Amino acid sequence: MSSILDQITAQKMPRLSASDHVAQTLKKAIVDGLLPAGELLRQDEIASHFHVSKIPVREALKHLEAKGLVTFLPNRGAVVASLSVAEIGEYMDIRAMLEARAARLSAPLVSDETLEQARHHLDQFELATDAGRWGELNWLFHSTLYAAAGRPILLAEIRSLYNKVERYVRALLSITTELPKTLHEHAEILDAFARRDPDAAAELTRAHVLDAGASLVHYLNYHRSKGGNK
Amino acid sequence: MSSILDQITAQKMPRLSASDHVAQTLKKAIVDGLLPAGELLRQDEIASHFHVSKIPVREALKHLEAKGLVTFLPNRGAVVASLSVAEIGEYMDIRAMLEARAARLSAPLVSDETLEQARHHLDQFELATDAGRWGELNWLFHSTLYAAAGRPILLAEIRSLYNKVERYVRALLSITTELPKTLHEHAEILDAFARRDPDAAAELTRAHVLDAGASLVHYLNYHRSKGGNK
DNA sequence: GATGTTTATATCGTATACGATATTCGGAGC
DNA sequence: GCTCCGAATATCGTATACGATATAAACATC
Repeated sequence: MSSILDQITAQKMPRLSASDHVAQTLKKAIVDGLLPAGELLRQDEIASHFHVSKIPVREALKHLEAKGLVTFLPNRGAVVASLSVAEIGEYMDIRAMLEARAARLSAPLVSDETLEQARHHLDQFELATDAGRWGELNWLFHSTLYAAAGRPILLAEIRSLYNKVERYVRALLSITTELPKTLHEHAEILDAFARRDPDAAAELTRAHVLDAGASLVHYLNYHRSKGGNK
Repeated sequence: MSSILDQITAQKMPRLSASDHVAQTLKKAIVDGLLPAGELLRQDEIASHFHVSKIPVREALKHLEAKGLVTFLPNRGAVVASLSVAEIGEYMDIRAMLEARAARLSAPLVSDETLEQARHHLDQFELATDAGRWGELNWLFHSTLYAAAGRPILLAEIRSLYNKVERYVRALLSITTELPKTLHEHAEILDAFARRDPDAAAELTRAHVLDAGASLVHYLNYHRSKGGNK
């Protein structure tokens, strides 16, 4: 007896488990940099914030631990994961490889609609003013271009790497004057995709990511001498 | 007042939490292929097996879910993750990239001691007869060679990829006659490292992994027509 | 006999409760 | 005043308990 009511109430109600809801929200807060690295994540506090018990909170934290966003200190609880400069450099190096691969596979296959969509994300990117929006649009731009490769696992791995370094990238973007260079590189990448040129798309993408990584490492090496950030 | 007793009782007693112990053990069972893909992991059953409650079991499962070894079905519990042939192919493709990179960085830096150690693992590999030992020695051989790169994150990412596809690789090795080819490729790789040749080490390693991936995809495409393994 | 519906059972997902460990604070000794 | 030690407190990690959901079984209906 499926009535209209059923259709309304049942429209996509997967009823996310409490554990998954907490995990998603915490993940976003960490990736966005709202929770600083090293911050102690007190379970009771988080639990009462979400109006749940500690059990789903701990499950969420264990999930994020495996994803590399949280670190458990034995009998002392969980903290937001800290990355050393060397580790950030390694992640950016891997990102460069994977994104170059995705670009190479995708470039010959992109549709005109996809290009238009990517161009739209770029326009929005130029108009944006805060780091959070930049990060979001940056991901939309690149992932839109990679989609045509038809490689969901590769895309997921790239996204996982993004999640780990995103908060550091954002800190860099909002402080330094990396924007003009970024905009120029984005335009070049889009152009290579428009020409359906795999070599150019791959190499420009690789250089783009490696460049960001080098800037990041340089900046952090200079600014971390004082702060005890690992 | 550190006495001899302290040294004995305290020698590396980090007192692994119940959750971590369960996670480690389950992870090994899944990677080794002891638990078939799709197998339902009943929480009460696992809990009583480890003489703990469901709480640490669920935390362990959430951890393994984030690592890609377990999949949660809403309100139906956890199952051992299944990979489609396409997904396995993608993982092998990424492995090839990352391992080639590790080989390139490491080859010019390996010590004679490292080479001797790798050669020893190869000898043991030839003597081994079961898939479990092969997998172990295969990892030891390659990871030994990669260590000189000084890239712990890259190595960890490679290991993570190993964990996801290892059970499928083992199934292949124990059934087909891939051994001779594998042994030959291993010898060539070791030789390239002995010459400290980055290009050869990288390319041979890439081909070695891509080859294994292609064999795996070919074999599974043929043999999965019948079995409903996703 | 096949199909749909109700009841029983098993398993999941989470709240509560509690011992174990770490941290903080106050006082004793020097 | 500083260091060391012990009690009080806070937080973690896990066992127990229980409502919610899905699966299986029994039954009714056609």
